[in-house]
Amino acid sequence: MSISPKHALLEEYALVARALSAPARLMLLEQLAQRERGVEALADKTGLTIANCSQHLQQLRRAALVTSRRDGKSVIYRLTDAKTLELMDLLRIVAERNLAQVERILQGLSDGEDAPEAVSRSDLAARLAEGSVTVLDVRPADEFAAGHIPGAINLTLTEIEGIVPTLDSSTEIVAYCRGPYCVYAHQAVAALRKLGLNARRLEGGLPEWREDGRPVLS
Amino acid sequence: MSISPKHALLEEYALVARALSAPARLMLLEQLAQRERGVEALADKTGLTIANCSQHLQQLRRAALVTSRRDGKSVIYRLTDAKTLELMDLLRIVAERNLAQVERILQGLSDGEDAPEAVSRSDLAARLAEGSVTVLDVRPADEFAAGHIPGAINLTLTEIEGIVPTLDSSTEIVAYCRGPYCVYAHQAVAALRKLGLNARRLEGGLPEWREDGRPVLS
DNA sequence: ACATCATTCAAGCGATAACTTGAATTATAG
DNA sequence: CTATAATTCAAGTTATCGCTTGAATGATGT
Repeated sequence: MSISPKHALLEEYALVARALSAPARLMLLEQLAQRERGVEALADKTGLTIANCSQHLQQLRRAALVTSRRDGKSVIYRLTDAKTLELMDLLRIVAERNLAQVERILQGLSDGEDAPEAVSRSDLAARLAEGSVTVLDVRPADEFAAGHIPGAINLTLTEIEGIVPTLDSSTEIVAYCRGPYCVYAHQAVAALRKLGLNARRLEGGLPEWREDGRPVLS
Repeated sequence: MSISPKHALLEEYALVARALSAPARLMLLEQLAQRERGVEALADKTGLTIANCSQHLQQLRRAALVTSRRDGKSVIYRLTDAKTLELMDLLRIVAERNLAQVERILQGLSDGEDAPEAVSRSDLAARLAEGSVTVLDVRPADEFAAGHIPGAINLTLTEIEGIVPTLDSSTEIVAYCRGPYCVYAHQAVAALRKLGLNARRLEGGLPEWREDGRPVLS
């Protein structure tokens, strides 16, 4: 028996929490929730230097939140399993349930106007089946190409204004992005509503949609 | 709109994770999962100095994992809601699913022998109803007095050997303690099995039992 | 076997966190 | 209103974390 088993156990639990306690690592996990990637691609996407990115990834691996394998010259990282995603989600839920600060930040995105309720994934699936909705994918083109909700239109935030006149203003728009950590969809909905369109946000993002076992086109 | 809403949001999520990233604060949360308490009682139970304890509690409050109220001269802290408990549980599940380290620590407790599966709460409830089980509460007497599973016997680890001869060796023993962070039940089961008794551990602890809406006697 | 290139290691710096000690608050109780 | 007692704040020390820079590793593929 070790000197203090109780303390050693707590230390292990704390290690997992500490791995989630840096914004840079949450960004990396958000990227990895989209799809597995190599170190350089992750560094690119997050704006971290390669060495720094590698160190963060090793901390995530030490906490067993991600795993790695070699593919040719690159080391590919990915989330260990769905539990990692669950943990990220619960972290977000607790933060949003509890912190007035978070609400103020999200409020700021929509310029003080209250954001409407998010659309649930089952609702969106039903309305997709009857064709009564336009789906907007507000992610970079490469992530869209790697997989998206069938029928979705891929637009960056800056392209939105240009496309608005071509949209049927009576059909509701549902926007989604990378997931709950991502603010693109929030911003898109705010922009569309300011232009007088009926827009709402999908609950979660593509990783959650995929995790539900719903169809993904690539 | 703030300078970088995305980064600000991630910072908030990271704050919650950081609050869970120190063993001392996990100890405090484990105590608070038992029942609400004042600063001095918590400092006593965890072995922290009062000032240090107060500072940790304020970090937990900043992350909105706990709330406080004044009662007479004392400030009483308690978990904000069940989500806090859920988050602690998921943290533990991920750590135990993933970290070989954790298994080795728990293995060490039972001196290399594989620990048997934990008993689920619904199983224990059913077997309590038919009286085919002895329930052991391995927590300090004051926590036992504040609430326990009906019919449970309260014993400290050191008292276990003395009581063994009085037990019916054909009836299975189920031991529980504060919860998944707590190793008392693990140690009790290991000790009992070494003495040749048929003992297993309850899944989770009293907080989880109570959260299930099952009867608690005090 | 060797050259290549992505990744990882190592050292250094500035910033932040944990813990201790001692003083300042703050709400109650007399 | 003042005294009291619990809690919180503040300052100082040590340790750890995040990031940068530059060198080392190690598997691949020629």
